[in-house]
Amino acid sequence: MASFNGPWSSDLDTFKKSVQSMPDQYKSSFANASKSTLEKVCDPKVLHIWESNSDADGLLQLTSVIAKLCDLGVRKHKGANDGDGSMLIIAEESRSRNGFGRICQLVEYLTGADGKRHLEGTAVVFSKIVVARGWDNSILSGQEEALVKTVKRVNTAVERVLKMSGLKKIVWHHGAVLHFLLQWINITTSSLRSALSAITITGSLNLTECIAPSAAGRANTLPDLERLEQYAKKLDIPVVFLDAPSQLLNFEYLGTYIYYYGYYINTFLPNSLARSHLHKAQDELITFAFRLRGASEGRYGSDVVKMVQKHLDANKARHWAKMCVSKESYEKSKCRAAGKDETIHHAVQLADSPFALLASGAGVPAFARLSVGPACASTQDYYTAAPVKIAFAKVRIRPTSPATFHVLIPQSSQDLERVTNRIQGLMMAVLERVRQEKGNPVLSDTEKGMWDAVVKAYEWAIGGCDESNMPKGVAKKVGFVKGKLREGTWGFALNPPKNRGVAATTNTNAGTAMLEPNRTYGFGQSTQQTRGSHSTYTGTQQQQIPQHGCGAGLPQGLLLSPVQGISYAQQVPSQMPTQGMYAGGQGQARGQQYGNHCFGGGQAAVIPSRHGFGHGGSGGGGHPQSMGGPW
DNA sequence: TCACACGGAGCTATAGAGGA
DNA sequence: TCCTCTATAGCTCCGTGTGA
Repeated sequence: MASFNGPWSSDLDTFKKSVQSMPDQYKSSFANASKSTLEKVCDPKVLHIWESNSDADGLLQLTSVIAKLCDLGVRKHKGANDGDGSMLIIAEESRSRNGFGRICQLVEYLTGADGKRHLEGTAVVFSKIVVARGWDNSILSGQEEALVKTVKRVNTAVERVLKMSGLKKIVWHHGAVLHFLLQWINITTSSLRSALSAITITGSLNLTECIAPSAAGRANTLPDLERLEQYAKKLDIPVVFLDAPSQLLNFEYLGTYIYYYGYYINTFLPNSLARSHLHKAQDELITFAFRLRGASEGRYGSDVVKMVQKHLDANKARHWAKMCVSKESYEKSKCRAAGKDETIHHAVQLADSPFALLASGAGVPAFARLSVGPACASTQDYYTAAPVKIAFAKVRIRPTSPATFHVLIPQSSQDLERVTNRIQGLMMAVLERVRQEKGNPVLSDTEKGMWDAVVKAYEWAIGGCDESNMPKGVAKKVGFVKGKLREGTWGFALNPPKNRGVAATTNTNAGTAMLEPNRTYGFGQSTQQTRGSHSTYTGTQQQQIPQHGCGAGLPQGLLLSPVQGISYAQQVPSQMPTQGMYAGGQGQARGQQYGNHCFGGGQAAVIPSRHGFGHGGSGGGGHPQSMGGPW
């Protein structure tokens, strides 16, 4: 294989251009390096270890892997099956959330297997999927004893899963903070260390505008990165950096990638998990509304808290109202900032689908992992694992071979629209798998009661805002949030108009369907940001929530498996969009190879406009994420 | 023999239900 | 609306069993 060193680049676009203009004699080396690395990080015949922070994007990515490993939707028994694949999930410890418990709940929900506690309760085995307590990535020094204990625990878990599965090699998918991985490589056993065949690092870099760490990756020091390179060189294994913006996964909201996110999140996740995201979103929405009210009246701090306490039903809100009843939330600067476009845009998203990520403003980093792992058979069709040398101190990158580091970038045939469509198609395929076993969401009166309280308090707060005291245009924009509360995905799912549809709350009957909620994502016709498949909601394209998925609108009595459903969609493409489903053969996306079946991925989609949100909504790609400083 | 894993017991915090 | 009670989850401790 010919070795080469390309020119240095200071951003990803320049890097891509230098790759495209690479001399012919080096192209095969470059392609071979990429192919070999992608084969390793997607190898289904090795044990994949996933470090996860248990946020919603991470849980959904894990769901996509579990769906493949356990053949959800088409397996014989809803529970442990002999043919299930193995994997190990290392739950990042955190003071603010019970990540271990959250991941255990997800795996139990999806697999249907009874969890058996081991290692003094720090590891739980669900058939062949094991969840182990990991390390708190906010602790980067000290606590040596606890660190060694965690490494030993992970060693034991890995050894047992390898023994149970008969697998020999490991691919370690790590998060943004390298500390624990480096410690593990350093002090684990030599047999486990030599079992490593590849490493991926997710969300550590943000290469789009300059070669810089992401917000989360700033915890890594230059020596950390150099150590990682040294270790990988010694072990002769590739390290692949995965980050969402580099893969053109630029949108901050899961609603961009998951059709009817506010509805189907309740199928993807058990109620106990979805709740925490719902609570956070409701808390943020109320805070937003009362900040505006406070700014409008020139009242701040505990004055505003009193207003919240008076107008938000305490019985419905006592379990989630935290930020909105804290006087620190209503400092003058914070209240005035509520009128900014990006803040209102965030509120629009929450009002439509009130299931906030636990880490705000970080985008969906875990979705960068959707292109690696055992569920990804077609990664090589869309991505390149570019072999690179990264000069972290000089913030430069260049193509090189042989290389230890790689960055996963879309091939030149891919653009924002195609990538977005493909992820939508993939998530729709995963949803179908889960939905086959779990059915449609069953929403209770508790959710409805909480939402009614949110809507009532919001409407009181906004209704009393004096427009003359607000910046020009803010009142109109805020009106879109109000519209979403009642007519967005969530409001619609809880309270469908009685004369147009059937409530989703209790309905599991496959013979009924709801109409399309208001799906405008912006401030109006000229500034819409769209999500999913529809660029605008004109009121003329009445669509139905795919409450019954592929079966909705199909001949009565015809129950489809996911595969059959997609086949049907491909045969009758003109019908599927009206059912709110993605249609094979339509739109830009090619079928996503998933679970041994080629799903017709992608919708007849108009993707969210990068510039569709005034001077840029944070979720619309118009707000570039902070690039951070150089190392 | 020793280290480690397992499983049960008990404590604490929290959520939810029900009654005053 | 507030208070109390109950159930549950999470966690730690400790006795017992097992394998190197």
